[in-house]
Amino acid sequence: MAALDLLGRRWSLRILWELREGPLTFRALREACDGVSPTVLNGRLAELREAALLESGESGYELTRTGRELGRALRPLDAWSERWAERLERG
Amino acid sequence: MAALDLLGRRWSLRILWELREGPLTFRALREACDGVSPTVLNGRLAELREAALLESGESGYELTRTGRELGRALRPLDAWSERWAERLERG
DNA sequence: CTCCTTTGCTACGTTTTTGGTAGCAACTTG
DNA sequence: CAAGTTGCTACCAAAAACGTAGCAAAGGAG
Repeated sequence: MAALDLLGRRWSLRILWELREGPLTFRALREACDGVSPTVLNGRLAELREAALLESGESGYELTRTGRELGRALRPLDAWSERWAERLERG
Repeated sequence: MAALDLLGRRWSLRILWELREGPLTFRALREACDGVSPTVLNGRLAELREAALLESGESGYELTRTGRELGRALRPLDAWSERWAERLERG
């Protein structure tokens, strides 16, 4: 339930999503997220860091093992969303 | 990506979650979601209805087929969150 | 060293979203 | 009829997000 609360905040899911393929710097991550305001980005990063989902490493922010596991748990969502998009387009 | 935007709004995931076991009335759904304000709940319901994830039926709000599919896609997240909670507790 | 760039990040004022309470109109029940 | 329940809107206060500017630190180039 706490997970739903954490992930149900704006940009949380998106940030994790953007980091799925590897580390990104603060600024790169910002651009990837449609230019979120640094205030919010920093806030989310703090929360996600506290939740041990990501950490600040050598080459920017990157997912922890737990974070990558979450990414894997989110894969079905990816597949679902594609089917969903198709249906919406057709009406 | 639109999916992340829709689901990354406050209460969206929670609402879908609460409906996973069957229909709930507006007021019951409100209580289930820690007493969200009706303003927000109604807004989310409108969005989710437009996204064809739920609909207002005989015995309250209930998931559509697509909504239930999303619920299934979210199952791994459930399993993950339990492991995650355990780890956080242990430090 | 100085100059320039890039980094992570904070300040701050505006806009948007959410929260909370009250309550209405429609419907059922007795 | 009165009394209860339903979905939902109005209203205002609080919180969150946005957007822009800019700072301090770190690195490289000349």
